[in-house]
Amino acid sequence: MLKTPETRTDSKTKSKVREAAPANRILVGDCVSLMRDLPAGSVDMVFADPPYNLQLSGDLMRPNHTRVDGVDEEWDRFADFATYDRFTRDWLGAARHALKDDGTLWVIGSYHNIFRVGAILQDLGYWILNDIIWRKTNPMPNFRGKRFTNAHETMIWAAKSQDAKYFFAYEAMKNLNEELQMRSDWLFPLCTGSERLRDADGNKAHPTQKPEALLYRVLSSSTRVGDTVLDPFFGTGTTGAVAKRLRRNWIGIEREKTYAEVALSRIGQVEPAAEAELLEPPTKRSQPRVPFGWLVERGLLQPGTTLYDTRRRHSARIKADGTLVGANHLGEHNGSIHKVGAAMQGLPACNGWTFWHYVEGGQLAPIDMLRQRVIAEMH
Amino acid sequence: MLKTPETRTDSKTKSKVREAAPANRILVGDCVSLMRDLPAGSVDMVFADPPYNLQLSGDLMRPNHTRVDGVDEEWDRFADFATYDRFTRDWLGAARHALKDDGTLWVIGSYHNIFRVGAILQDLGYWILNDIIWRKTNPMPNFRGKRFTNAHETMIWAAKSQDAKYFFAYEAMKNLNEELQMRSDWLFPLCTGSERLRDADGNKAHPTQKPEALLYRVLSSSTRVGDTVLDPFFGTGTTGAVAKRLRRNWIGIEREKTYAEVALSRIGQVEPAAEAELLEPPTKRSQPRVPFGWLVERGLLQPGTTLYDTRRRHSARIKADGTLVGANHLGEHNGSIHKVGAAMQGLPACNGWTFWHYVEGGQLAPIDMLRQRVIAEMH
DNA sequence: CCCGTTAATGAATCGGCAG
DNA sequence: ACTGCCGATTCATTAACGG
Repeated sequence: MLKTPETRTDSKTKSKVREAAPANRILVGDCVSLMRDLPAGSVDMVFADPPYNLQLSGDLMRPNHTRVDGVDEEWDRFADFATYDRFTRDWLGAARHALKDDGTLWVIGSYHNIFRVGAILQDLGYWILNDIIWRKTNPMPNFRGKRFTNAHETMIWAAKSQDAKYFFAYEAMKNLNEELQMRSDWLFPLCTGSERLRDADGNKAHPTQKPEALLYRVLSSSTRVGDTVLDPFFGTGTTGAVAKRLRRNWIGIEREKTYAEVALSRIGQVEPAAEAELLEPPTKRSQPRVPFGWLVERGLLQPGTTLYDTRRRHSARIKADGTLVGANHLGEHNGSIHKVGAAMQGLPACNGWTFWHYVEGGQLAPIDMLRQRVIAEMH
Repeated sequence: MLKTPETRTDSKTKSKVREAAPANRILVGDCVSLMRDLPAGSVDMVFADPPYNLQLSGDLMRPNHTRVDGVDEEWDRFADFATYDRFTRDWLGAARHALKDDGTLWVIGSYHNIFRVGAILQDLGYWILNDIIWRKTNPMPNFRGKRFTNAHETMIWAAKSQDAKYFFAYEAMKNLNEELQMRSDWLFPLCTGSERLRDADGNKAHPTQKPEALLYRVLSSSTRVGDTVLDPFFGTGTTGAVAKRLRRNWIGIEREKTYAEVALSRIGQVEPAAEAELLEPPTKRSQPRVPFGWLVERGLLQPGTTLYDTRRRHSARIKADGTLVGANHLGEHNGSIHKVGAAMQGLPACNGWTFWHYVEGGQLAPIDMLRQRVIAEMH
């Protein structure tokens, strides 16, 4: 086991008492057995960049590299895919063991292997959340002019099961995209230039090093500060480097000791980003719940005050218990800000916080402004 | 069997003497048995848009409480993955029978089904040439904010075997793309507006009608004038309409008679293009949009870095999600580079790209310089 | 007829918590 | 496990409407 300088074994303080995974380490060896040795349900996310179909790289071809003719060919082909499928089932199963029930899995691949990976992970019970396209700004051209330029790779993002409560940093993703929802197609350049790790002779340290920007978006979309990320095909440690930068814990598994050594030295040079609060913008959903009645209790709104919608088409009065009463052609409506807002509009539901407004200096202001004031006082 | 006005049974003049498929017809019925009944090796290309097996459960409501009109047809319901896989193996096998040895297969799908389709077609001996991403300019948003906006669909383009001599219109594709090799990611809008077929009540004639532009590129990339294209899930006949326009022969198979009737009438109105017009003029590329967050992801700016205006009267710090945080006498401001720039100056609006500067070698440089660098990478 | 505003809609696997 | 309620959530485009 290789250790980083800043080795930590922070016992995570989550609700369930579980054994923590050994964080910020590289484990050298076979990822299937090493993942099975990790405590069950101990990591928040798995990012995997598995080898492509070995049939293509020749590893699964016959030793003499001959191709079989005729009837035998189909069997041979089946055998190759079957071997790759078995390998895929094994590591996806082991990852499932290490992954928390509410954790998520990312896998990246190309058309050579991604269809097999996707089908198998569905068979194992993973629930696909998105497939994400990494569009390359600078792909390798198709030199022979026989196909379209293969200008993308595919990632699958999946939860452990259909009803898992996975984490998605919706607001952070939206902020990264200038207030528009982040889409399933991402544009990044290949890993080249100074980011690309090379040995003393100038040769690539690893043939398929991924760009850090890609991992930056993956990790910030689906993990929180302090979470643990497991990468079973660690290579030269892009996942670990970005995890450290974003103040996530990481576990890398790598079979080749040479890669692991490069990765360890690389990660040692990474500086974690500025203060944690810069990394974790408060999401609306994680804010404390403030019932409307609290505003009345605190005197921010008086019983008897009239509330309006933005166009003053609807109005309702505040009762002392924090409910509203309003009337339209359908009759009188009593209840929560949400229920009355919905009833007045004839809709099945309504967010009363943004629908109802109070009058301040002749202007209408949403009652949500008052809630924000209360939330600010709670810190 | 439904017949078009211009019914033809041109005996194809290819090298091998083979029975020709009955072209420019819609066959109503089960595609598996009908494809098996076609002469073996009689079609040049298969384009298939099979059911996606969406597995939708309850209703999805938009934020304004209207209901999303999703796919709820009987033909998209399968008991489980095994049933869907059996169905997929059956139709892919039958298509293989009808397809010429040097013909190619196209299948379109989403993450719900495309991994299973891809794995099965590999198992059957098809050889994947490309996976093609249809990027949608106007996808439906993710209304609940729980995932990335699903903004693309995937097509697989495959030859019948590894050593097949398939056809690829390399030059035509390059011409369509301003003299650059055509890439594997294609950008098209959804089929809406006047192109979308509707019944007398204004309802969609088919829930999943594909845009003609998509088929235009598919057909011109991998068929020649006079070739025969088979679509086993014909629906309302987009494949037939574009094939006729491009002077290709077509065979449609459709189970629902209603769809077939709509398709036949639609195709009857199509005028074949003049020989000279068979290639569309290059489409103009629009200037790419680069959100500020991309600079942070790509490491051009670090979280925690301070930005200034030209005179250093204002400053703000970068957060990991690409927003800024700054403070003045009015309080703290959070948000996009534009929003915070405006708030710091007390102005209604501000172009953050030119307002904010970063420090490089003691000098201030506008962040727009970094954006230009990213745009340059995108061509 | 033009312009500004409002409404409609697209292959969608789209809660969470208290009680 | 089930029920009920709180309350969070949308982009690009076209068509319809209103003045």
